[in-house]
Amino acid sequence: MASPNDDMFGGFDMNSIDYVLPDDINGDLLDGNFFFVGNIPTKEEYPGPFNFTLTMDTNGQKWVYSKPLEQVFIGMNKVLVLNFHTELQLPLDEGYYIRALPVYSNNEHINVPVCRCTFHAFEDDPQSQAHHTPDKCRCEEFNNVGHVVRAQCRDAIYCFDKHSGRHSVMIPVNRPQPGSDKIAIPYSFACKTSCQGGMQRRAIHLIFTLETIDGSILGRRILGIKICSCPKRDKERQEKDFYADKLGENQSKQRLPQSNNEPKTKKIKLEHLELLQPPKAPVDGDLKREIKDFKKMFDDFSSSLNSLMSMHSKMLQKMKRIDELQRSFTF
Amino acid sequence: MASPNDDMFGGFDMNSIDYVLPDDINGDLLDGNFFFVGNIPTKEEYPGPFNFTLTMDTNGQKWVYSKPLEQVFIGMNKVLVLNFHTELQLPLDEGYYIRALPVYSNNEHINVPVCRCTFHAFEDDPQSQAHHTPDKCRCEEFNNVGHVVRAQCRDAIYCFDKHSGRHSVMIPVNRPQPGSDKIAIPYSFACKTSCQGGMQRRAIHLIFTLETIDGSILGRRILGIKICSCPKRDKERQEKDFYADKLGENQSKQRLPQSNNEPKTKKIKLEHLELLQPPKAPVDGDLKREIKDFKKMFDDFSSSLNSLMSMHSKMLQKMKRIDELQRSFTF
Amino acid sequence: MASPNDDMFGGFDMNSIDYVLPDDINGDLLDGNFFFVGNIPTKEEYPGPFNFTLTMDTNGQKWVYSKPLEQVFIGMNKVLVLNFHTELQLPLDEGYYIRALPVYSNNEHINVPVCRCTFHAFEDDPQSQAHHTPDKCRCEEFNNVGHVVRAQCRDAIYCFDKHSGRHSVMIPVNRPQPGSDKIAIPYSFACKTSCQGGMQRRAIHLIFTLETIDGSILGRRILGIKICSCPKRDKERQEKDFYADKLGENQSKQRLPQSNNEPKTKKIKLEHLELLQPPKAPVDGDLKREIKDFKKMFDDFSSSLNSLMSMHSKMLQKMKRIDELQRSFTF
Amino acid sequence: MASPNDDMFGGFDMNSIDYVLPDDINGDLLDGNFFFVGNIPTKEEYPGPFNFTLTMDTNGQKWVYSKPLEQVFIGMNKVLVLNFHTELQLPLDEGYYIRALPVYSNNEHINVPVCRCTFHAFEDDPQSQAHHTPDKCRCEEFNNVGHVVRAQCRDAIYCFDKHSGRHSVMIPVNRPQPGSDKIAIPYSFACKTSCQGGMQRRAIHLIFTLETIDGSILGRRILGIKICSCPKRDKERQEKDFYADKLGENQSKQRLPQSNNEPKTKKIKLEHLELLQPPKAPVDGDLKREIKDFKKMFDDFSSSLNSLMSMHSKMLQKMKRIDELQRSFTF
DNA sequence: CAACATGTAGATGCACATGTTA
DNA sequence: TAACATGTGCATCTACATGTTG
Ligand SMILES: [Zn+2]
Ligand SMILES: [Zn+2]
Ligand SMILES: [Zn+2]
Ligand SMILES: [Zn+2]
Repeated sequence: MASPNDDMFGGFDMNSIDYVLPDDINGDLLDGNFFFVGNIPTKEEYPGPFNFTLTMDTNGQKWVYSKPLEQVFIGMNKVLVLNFHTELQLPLDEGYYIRALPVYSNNEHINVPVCRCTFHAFEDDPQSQAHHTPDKCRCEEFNNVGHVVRAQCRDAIYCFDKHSGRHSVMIPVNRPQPGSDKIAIPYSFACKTSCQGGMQRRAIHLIFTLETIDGSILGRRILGIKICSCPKRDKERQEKDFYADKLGENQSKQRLPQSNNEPKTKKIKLEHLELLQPPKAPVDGDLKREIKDFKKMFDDFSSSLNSLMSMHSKMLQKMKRIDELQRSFTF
Repeated sequence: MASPNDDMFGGFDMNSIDYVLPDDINGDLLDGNFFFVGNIPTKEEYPGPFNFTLTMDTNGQKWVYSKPLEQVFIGMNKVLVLNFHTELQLPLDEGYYIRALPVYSNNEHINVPVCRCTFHAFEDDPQSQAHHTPDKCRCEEFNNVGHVVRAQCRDAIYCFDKHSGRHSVMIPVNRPQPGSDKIAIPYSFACKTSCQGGMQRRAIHLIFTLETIDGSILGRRILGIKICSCPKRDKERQEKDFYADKLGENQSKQRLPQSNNEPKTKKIKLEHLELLQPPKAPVDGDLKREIKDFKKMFDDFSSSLNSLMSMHSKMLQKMKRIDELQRSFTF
Repeated sequence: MASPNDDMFGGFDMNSIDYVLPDDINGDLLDGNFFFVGNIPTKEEYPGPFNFTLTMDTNGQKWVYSKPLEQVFIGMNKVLVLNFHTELQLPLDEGYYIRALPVYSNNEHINVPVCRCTFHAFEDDPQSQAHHTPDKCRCEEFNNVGHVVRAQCRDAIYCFDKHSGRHSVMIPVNRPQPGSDKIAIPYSFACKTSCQGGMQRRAIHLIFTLETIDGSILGRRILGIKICSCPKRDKERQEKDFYADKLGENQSKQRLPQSNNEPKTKKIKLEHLELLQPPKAPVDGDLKREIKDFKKMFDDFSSSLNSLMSMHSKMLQKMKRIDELQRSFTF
Repeated sequence: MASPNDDMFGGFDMNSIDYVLPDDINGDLLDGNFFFVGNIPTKEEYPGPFNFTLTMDTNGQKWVYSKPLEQVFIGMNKVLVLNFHTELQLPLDEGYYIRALPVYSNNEHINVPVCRCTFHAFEDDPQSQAHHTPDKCRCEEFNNVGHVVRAQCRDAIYCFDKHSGRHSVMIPVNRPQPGSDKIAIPYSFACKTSCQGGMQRRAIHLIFTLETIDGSILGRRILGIKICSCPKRDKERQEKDFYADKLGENQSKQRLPQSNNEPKTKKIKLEHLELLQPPKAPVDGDLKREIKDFKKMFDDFSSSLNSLMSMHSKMLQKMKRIDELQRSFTF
């Protein structure tokens, strides 16, 4: 995870927080599109060959940034300007893009796409026409109804990946950059992290990737974000909790398995709409009802399968680790 | 508004709280259908010619009733059994009905129909097909998607008034009642009073009317209700506030509190309701094909799953073996 | 499920309870070994071509039988004599067997084999040598350590099915039967239904199948059983509950989906041994620990997969039903 | 037995309950190692030359302490932090340890070692390899399988005395203590007092001894403890019984109650303990192969699972489509 | 921004299930 | 067989998360 450091870009933007990480592993593995493990996007920072970095100006903003939590707190539909920068000049022969993709922070939900909630989506597309068929997205025709993350600029490209079902937004960076390759992108967010029938109080991270037109990934940066009504209050409370936790932790130095940048886990009620639907008697062998029932079963099954997948992906990691360990043994 | 009085139905049901009002004013004025003032239903109690009354058994229920507030507090989708009774025998030559209609308590919203929220409606009708055209309601085809108030019995009739845009539910009472005309109706509620994009924290009342088939109103009873997650807590708080207010009487500084239930003066007759009975029709060829396709996919999936299981069981064995081996080694 | 009727085998055994069912469906489907749906044995009664029946003498026994519950209550290691009978003479050219197989009553656990608990198994095989490898069972060498159901006769054959991991016991019936083919088998049970680390308070049924030597199934009978310390007390309590439930049910005639002979569901704590194991710090990249961790993850995954399978099998049923319904539609 | 006295460590920790006993009898008799009478450890308090004391903070803990019973009630695997203290500075030339040893309270069982139950031990060592030979203990290799009492700190030393067959845990206290020699040890307990095949509802006491490296005993403190599921309830009941008994004093008709803690008179020295440090050894070739195999299987499984997921996602689409179709039809 | 409204998750408590003792 | 011991499941409560109001 990024370790902010306020004074880089010497003399350039003193209030910018820097997210540059020391060159890390696994960058080389990723040269295709999203690097998915069963629909799970990577949340690893990756400066890449051009040292792709993310900074932000935290002064006088309407949002707040928590250093210890490495997280932005912002109101819905407010603008968050982020600065992206590459240390080395990008070759100009190609088109480059910065993609912003939201993912759930918690591993339990990381495999489900982050979408708008029914309530907010209803305003833009009351009849769910934009996503009538699951592998097709007509968001553009409906005010980008499905996109939580938006870029407030003309040249934003709203994307939908039909395999993962995820929405993201891309900004081209191929305009000539004077001096250093720095670009400021004004983002906004069209749902709260707490939206019922949407993110449902599940924390999210934003994944920013520097990509070529063909989807090759040249850098990746991660940023935690909470979209809520009282950013300041929530930031303060969470920081307080964070420090309290750290104190309690120090005492007995507990090893928490919280992999990735998964925050302290907390069970979330996934409003699977209590199906206490009126206990109707079997009116008559009604096909319709049966299909409906099956649909419910199938939905349950699917969510079960999802959690299975998440377990599986954890096993995959572990297996990798074991493999490494084992190889390194001398025998 | 109902004022409970514990000793009616002498020796009938000692745990029933009785809502009979001493014959009150203006009852005689109302002998026709609903009385609206620009889509505003009447919230006046009216025993009518048969002394129509509402009672309930408050013992050992999952909901709670606040006497001072004259309000029921209940969880979503929980059942509230209400007892209706007429002192005089209803003539048997006609059909009678008891209608339940929710209205906002506050005058500011009393003219807007009480509907389900986008979130909960989405479950039953993601494409808002049931209310595609404003003066038409196809709720019946969509699990009564728009109805907040439901009756958990077979013979419930779900109504929609196209002039007011209001949903209500009716129960026929024309079956011969032995002894007294008492009927117990199990209601449930498919949204919370706080539902975002629905009732939005606006208090509501239920209006129960005894009607003939042609819509003439023979009695009316009112009951405040709050559908929420913590009925007990909320009842207690609101009662506390209620008493606190009564003390400081003059400065009523509450937010948007539970009611302005003043009797309206001008009233208008409610349209006759369209009783949509779900017309049975044959399954469509398209659907049939889709189902067939799905079945095929499902079969494939199942066999795949089976082979997965067999792989899994082999893994289980292997894992056991590894475990043994590992344990037997000291390293 | 069997409907006991005390006076069959006219003059033969007046106290025998009869489990004959009117010839039922699906018998013809089963002519192989166990009829598994993803490791789920069938719990349907099937008299078969010889009208295979199960009776018992309920007088003066140390165990008790509850007619309404269709269940035997018996102490651990006590003997339960069951009488099996075929109406038609079995052809003598072949060997026949009666197999007794215990399964969990509740669908949630029906796919996991019924085994002895760690505590009781420990006495016979402290080092778990009998089931060192999962597809091999050396129970015979260890006092039949894994068998909950035992037959107290010399010619009992203790079986293990490596695919399902289930233990069962078979008795040959090929000795010449005078008059009617009746055989009395004395069973006993080596664990309680409540055994921690074994059945863990999960209700079970016994499945008795009449089989040929090659595993063809000629009849099947089902019997609920609870092995406990106070059979009488528990029977009485459960009957009381049963009747109380029936009363409450009649009132509002709720449609419970409790398929098969699954009793009223009750969540069971599957002592997955709270792994609050001392939060050890990562001493050093210890392969051993990693493997152990992986094992835990794998175990969780496996149990998840199991429940997935159970959901899947329910979906299978539903799909079948839909298919039938759909075919029967005229369009 | 400890008798709490609230005001020691004047001004030190007001919430700490202090267990210092006024120098009691026979303390001076014991200046060597454990004192056994045929494998019976001493349960006498002994402040020793440094006034060794035991205190605990009973505020806001997840466990409860009963003063009248002089006993802690705690859930399994929960942490109990105990504070040990010596009034006089320990000479720094030697290593000192605090040992925690559980013993049965009742004289009838005091001579049998307190061990983990078969059920809980099974998790860590299904084949009972750790205690294959009675005078050898390889607990360390099996997650300390035999130890009921554990210390949640890195430097815990798990001991086994082959003569008595008892497991205990020691914590070194030889690090320089600023000011007073106070040390807080977080203990946890890996079986319930009621565990079948283990403690089997037999009450236990913990014996804490301050020892030198060579086993000389410099102090001893005793604490009753019950590890159970409902600490609060059980504490209250036992206190009630305790007071009831005190009233009816004479007829002590309790079942197998919490203690006969009478001082034993004859004592014997405990053997020197073998401190098994887990010897690191290379991985075995067999294991390596198995892991490799498993990895392969797992990879296959994973890819299978992936394809399953893709099938599943197609089914999801189809299901959605069916749902739409079905909704749009009135049948 | 403070006070409040209201949903959620985890803790607590209670009634029951079930073994044990006498 | 009755009284008790003790684990379990569920109902309830409490603290908190988070939106809303003024
Ligand atoms: Zn939203
Ligand atoms: Zn709603
Ligand atoms: Zn057992
Ligand atoms: Zn145990």
